[in-house]
Amino acid sequence: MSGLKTYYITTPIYYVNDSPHIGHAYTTLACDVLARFKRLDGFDVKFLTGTDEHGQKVEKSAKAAGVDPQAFTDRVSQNFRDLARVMNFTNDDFIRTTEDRHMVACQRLWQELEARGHIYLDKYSGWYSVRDEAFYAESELGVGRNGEKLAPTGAPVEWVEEESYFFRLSAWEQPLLEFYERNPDFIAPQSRRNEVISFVKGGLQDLSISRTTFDWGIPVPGNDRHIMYVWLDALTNYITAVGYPELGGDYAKFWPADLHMVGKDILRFHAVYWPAFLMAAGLQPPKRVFAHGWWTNEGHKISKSVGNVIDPLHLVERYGLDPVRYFLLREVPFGNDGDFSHRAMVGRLNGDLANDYGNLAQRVLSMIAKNCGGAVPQRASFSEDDQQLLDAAAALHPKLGDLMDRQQFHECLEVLWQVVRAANGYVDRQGPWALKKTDPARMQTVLYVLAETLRHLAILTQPFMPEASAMLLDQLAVSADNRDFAALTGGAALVPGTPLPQPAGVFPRFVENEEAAS
RNA sequence: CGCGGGGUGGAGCAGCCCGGUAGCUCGUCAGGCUCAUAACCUGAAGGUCGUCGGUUCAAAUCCGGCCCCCGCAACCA
Repeated sequence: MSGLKTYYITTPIYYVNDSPHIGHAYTTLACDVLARFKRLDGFDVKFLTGTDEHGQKVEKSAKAAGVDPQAFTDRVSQNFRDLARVMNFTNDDFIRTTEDRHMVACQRLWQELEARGHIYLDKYSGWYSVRDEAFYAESELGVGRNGEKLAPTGAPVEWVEEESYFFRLSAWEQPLLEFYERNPDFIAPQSRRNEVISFVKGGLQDLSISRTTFDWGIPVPGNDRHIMYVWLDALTNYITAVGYPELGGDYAKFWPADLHMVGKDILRFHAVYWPAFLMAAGLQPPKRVFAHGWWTNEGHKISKSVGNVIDPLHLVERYGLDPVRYFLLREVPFGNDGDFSHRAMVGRLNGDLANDYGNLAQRVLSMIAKNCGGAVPQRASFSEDDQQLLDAAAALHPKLGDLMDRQQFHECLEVLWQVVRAANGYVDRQGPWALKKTDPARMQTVLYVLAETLRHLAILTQPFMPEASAMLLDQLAVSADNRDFAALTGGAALVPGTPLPQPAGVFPRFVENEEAAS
């Protein structure tokens, strides 16, 4: 359908040399929630994730594993697809940088940059760390035990002199600053934006964008002794996936991307290099880049060498998928760093999900099952108290839409829970168990108001907790075509007398002993 | 003096731009309810808002000094 609102959102492509960890799951989860929200809100959504498969480290790992790089990446790329399946991510595409479509896009972008005079050939020399895949300035280096030079990361470095193509990044300092100025929402959160601007103001040097010391990459057009710099290769994935170099079709429909979601560590590539590459090639920069924070594990910095990396698959196994999805986006203001702890996780699961939301559903649905003949209750006219709760539920959608556009997931959940708490308070005030004896018709109306409030909550929690929300909607006998946000305002309210299935708990409490015993 | 963010009841945060009863979630304590997943609801205790000084009738809020924590300074969600 033409004229439909579109929404294009991307995760970074993940470096296949890593195993999926909580950071990957977190980034993609945030995108998944946004993608689901936008779909329910009537947008035509493209949600992209994938894997970054080139580079010297991959080449070395493959060699160590005794397989060729393509076979190696075929294998490890699958880990990220598995993660997406387990986490219930709804990406519409999964791009791999070793695909033909991507090579075509990268080479074409290169040619475009070259034709427009933004690329030149020169020599690069400096201290290079293979492990870090980075050059370091002399001043950055430390000295190791045997007097050898070491990168700030502790990695060994070697003096390298190689022919290299350069991108005239220095020419983009002013255009970038003007771009940031004209698009104040381009980089979020604000503090990150300030960092980027101050970095660019500090001056930009031309960027080495090719390598000759290894082969596992995309050949530079017209000079296949060179392969492209991994970041030029990687960033291009965002336009490959919408069909570049073809400028019609999906490209016309989805580009520029609405949002690149990234970790704070790779903000610079997305907020400086990427828009510079695109502007140089005569293409539009993306609309927004959001840099989220990092997780610690029980208060400690996560690192592979310490061995406290969090495997999202284990979390899901231990706490359940939807509780993990909920926790990651509720516990920490999105953009800030946060801490993952068992205690906090269980607190959210039992407090917010089981006690507040799950128990609200359970008490309402079981009263309906027992006292309303297992059907949606009859409703009479609404009191002021009834109307207030219904109004609060109806006000959620516009509020959430605004918060979602600013990626304020934790606020979204807080706002939803305000209604959950209001509904629990309403139950106590109205006391339907007492009305059962004194005024059964009024009891029905009260339970109807609650069921209708639950319907709103369940529809709106779908992006965050798709499975649990679906269970709730099933229990309210909401049909599949009445679960998008249009059903919140239209004539899709629950119809009294509609038969309901037997209720069942949606969020079981997490019991410590049970786990220890099993 | 490289740039930036922050220090608010036991924990985590909001409020600060646009001075005027210090708010929320968790935890603690007391009460209520008994429909519900030992859940829910109500109330209370607990803070000289990092520190010193200034402006003002009035400062968490504006200004200045100092102390401490964290990010950025071309590797990593």
